[in-house]
Amino acid sequence: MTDPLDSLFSRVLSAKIFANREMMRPDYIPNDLPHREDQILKLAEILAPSLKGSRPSNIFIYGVPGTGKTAVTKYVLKKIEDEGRKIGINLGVAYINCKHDDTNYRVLADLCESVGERIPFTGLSTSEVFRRFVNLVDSSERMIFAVLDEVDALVKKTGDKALYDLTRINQRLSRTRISIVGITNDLKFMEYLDPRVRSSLGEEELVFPPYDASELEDILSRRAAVAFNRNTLEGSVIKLCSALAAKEHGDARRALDLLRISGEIAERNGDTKVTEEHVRMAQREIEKDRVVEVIRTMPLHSKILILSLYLIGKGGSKGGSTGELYDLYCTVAKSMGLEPLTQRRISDLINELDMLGIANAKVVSKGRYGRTKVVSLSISAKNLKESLQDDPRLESLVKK
DNA sequence: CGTCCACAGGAATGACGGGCGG
DNA sequence: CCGCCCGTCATTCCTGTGGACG
Repeated sequence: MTDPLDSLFSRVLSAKIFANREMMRPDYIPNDLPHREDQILKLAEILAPSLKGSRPSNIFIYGVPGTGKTAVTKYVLKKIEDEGRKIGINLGVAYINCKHDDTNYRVLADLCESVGERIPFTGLSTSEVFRRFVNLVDSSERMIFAVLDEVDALVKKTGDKALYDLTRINQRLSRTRISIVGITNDLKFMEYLDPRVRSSLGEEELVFPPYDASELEDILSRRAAVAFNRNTLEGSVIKLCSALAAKEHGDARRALDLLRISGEIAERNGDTKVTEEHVRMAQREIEKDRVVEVIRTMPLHSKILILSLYLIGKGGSKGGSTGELYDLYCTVAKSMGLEPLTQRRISDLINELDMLGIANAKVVSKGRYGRTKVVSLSISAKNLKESLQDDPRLESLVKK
């Protein structure tokens, strides 16, 4: 009768925090995007010629994460697609997330898929896929928008060849027109590009400024008004979420996540109102999930490296140089009966950890005592242990 | 002001497994 | 089933360099 699960279920069932949880999810595209009216209008203006059958300019969209770039693009393209259908124009939209598909090959494969052709996800040469795509697309008359989200990831990894090919693709097509919409978080991204690509890709540019705290607050309260039940949010909760997210470069996605998870925590606890305390718990939870998830999926040697990093930090405090770290890593690896990786490889792994925000690496020159990288852990020991503990190969080491 | 440490990080190359066409 | 090409991980070899010391 007093089964803890029963009481959990009944608490969850009777919880009345959310009216519509779906609307708080990060991939939900709302019908109104407050404070982005200018961008919507501008984007629509640029893309609208497609409705008259001519090719719109390629366009480049900048803005830090969570400024509504993806949402606005999807929203506008959907409207255009609808309109095109109404007046009988064949419009297609290929949305590609280059962070997820970060090789030339996968981008092309995705493009093919978006026009209805399955491509084996490996096995063919890249140029063969390109050739197939051209033939396929040109088989009927249409207009295609290729949306390359987070395109900086693609270019940093594989160079701008794919982009170059894409910008030239119209010359090889006789019936179909392709227009490229590039989206990036990296404001300096254009500098990496070949000038030819730069000029054809950046025919038009659109900048998404970050939201400020009051705009975030407005977005959150509008969304909360439909997603949450009445009187379930304590007065200052939305303000706090917006303030926290505004600190994170005005990231609206972050703000929405924070609010949603706060609601979920409140619901789990059987509380009837979301309080500031819930928000703070949510913030810790987000951080923890991120770290634990990232570390768990890492290869073994990276985990050993993290462990070594932790051990170094425990002794000194402010981290260690590459040399010290590498020595320690070798010791740990050998004690596990593993052949250590080369210093060169470890150097790459350190950079990877730095990028993921798990470690801080800074190049420091110590004069004639050499130049090195000082590396330190930037996550809490508690989260780290939790992440490493479920690896059976490391379990016993972590305990110490 | 030149030297020289202790690495950073680029280039080339190889091992390996997946998945295709034939 | 084979040979081929791919992406990924790793090694080897290498050149480059900021700045305290002398």
